Amino acid sequence: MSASYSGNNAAKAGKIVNILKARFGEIPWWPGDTEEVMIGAILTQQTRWENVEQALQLLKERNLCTMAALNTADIPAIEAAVRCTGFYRIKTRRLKALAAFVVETCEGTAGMDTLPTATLRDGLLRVNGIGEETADSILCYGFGRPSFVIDAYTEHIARCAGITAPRSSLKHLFESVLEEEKTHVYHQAHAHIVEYAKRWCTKKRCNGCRIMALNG
DNA sequence: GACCAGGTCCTTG
DNA sequence: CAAGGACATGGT
Repeated sequence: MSASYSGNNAAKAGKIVNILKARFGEIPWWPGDTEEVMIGAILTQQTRWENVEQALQLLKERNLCTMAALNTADIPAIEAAVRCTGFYRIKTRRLKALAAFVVETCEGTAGMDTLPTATLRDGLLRVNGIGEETADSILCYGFGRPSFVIDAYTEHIARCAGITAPRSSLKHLFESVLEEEKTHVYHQAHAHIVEYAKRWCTKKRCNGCRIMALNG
């Protein structure tokens, strides 16, 4: 059986995707409109999602859950709402930077919608505080673009599966095995990986390599 | 009390 | 370029 998953990296990536899809089926993942996803993408950096939900709720209650509002809001008001997500000072600065980019540079999310994915991605990456994972999360879940999200879990699972490619090429690798332009497939594939890794791969004990032994 | 959470930036060697 | 530190609250 080992021969069945000793092939090249793309074959292994494809197997991960198919096995986890068979195991989890359809699972809900990252709800919210475009602007809420953008905000959540920054707040979830190095933080549990449950804490992000609390902050999003506070932001909504205080009418701060839009780019326009964040762009003009007082720093302390934003900090108070996002404190429960940790790193609240730097995250407030990042939210401000993103809001300025959206409102001033793009003239709102409607303007961003018209940009090609590559252009939009480059723009997001230029915002201080937005790296590859945050940018791809925004593109994939906020704008419905097929831009696969590579996070620490994905890299970990890839290693467990024997994929030898460096992290920098994992995005391209997974995109090569996913149906083109099918955003929903991208959404679910990432969700499945996170769901599996969160449950079975901790620092203390890891069963990641067992993925490849499951039926897919 | 120690350790970790769906990263990113900045500084050093 | 790789490695190390800073950022900070909340849950186990």
